[in-house]
Amino acid sequence: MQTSSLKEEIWQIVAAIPAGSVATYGQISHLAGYPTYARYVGTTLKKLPHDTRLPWHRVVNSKGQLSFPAKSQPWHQQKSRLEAEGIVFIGNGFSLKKFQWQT
DNA sequence: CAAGGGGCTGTCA
DNA sequence: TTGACAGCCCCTT
Repeated sequence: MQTSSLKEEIWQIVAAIPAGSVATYGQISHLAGYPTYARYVGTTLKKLPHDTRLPWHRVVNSKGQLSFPAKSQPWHQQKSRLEAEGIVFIGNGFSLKKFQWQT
């Protein structure tokens, strides 16, 4: 079935990420069928409303780290949420290979 | 109507 | 191994 917009596709994929796991922008964009939309994924999540229920904090870059500058407010927030789900951080990042969402 | 930016990625040296 | 550059598409001003 067809969605109203590409961003809705992204929302559904992000919402499908299980707790305790994380996914990369490229992975999400690839699952959506557009491997080159990785950048649009981040930009779209950025524009999400403050009351969104999407687990945007489970989305990280391909380096297994947060896209925000370390020590930044959103950086700590995302880190805290991931840790609450069982993600173990090491320095500025974590073991992406162990926590990355496996389909 | 037109131009620029954005929570990125992959390849080359 | 790490550092740097260009390209992808949609949304906002």
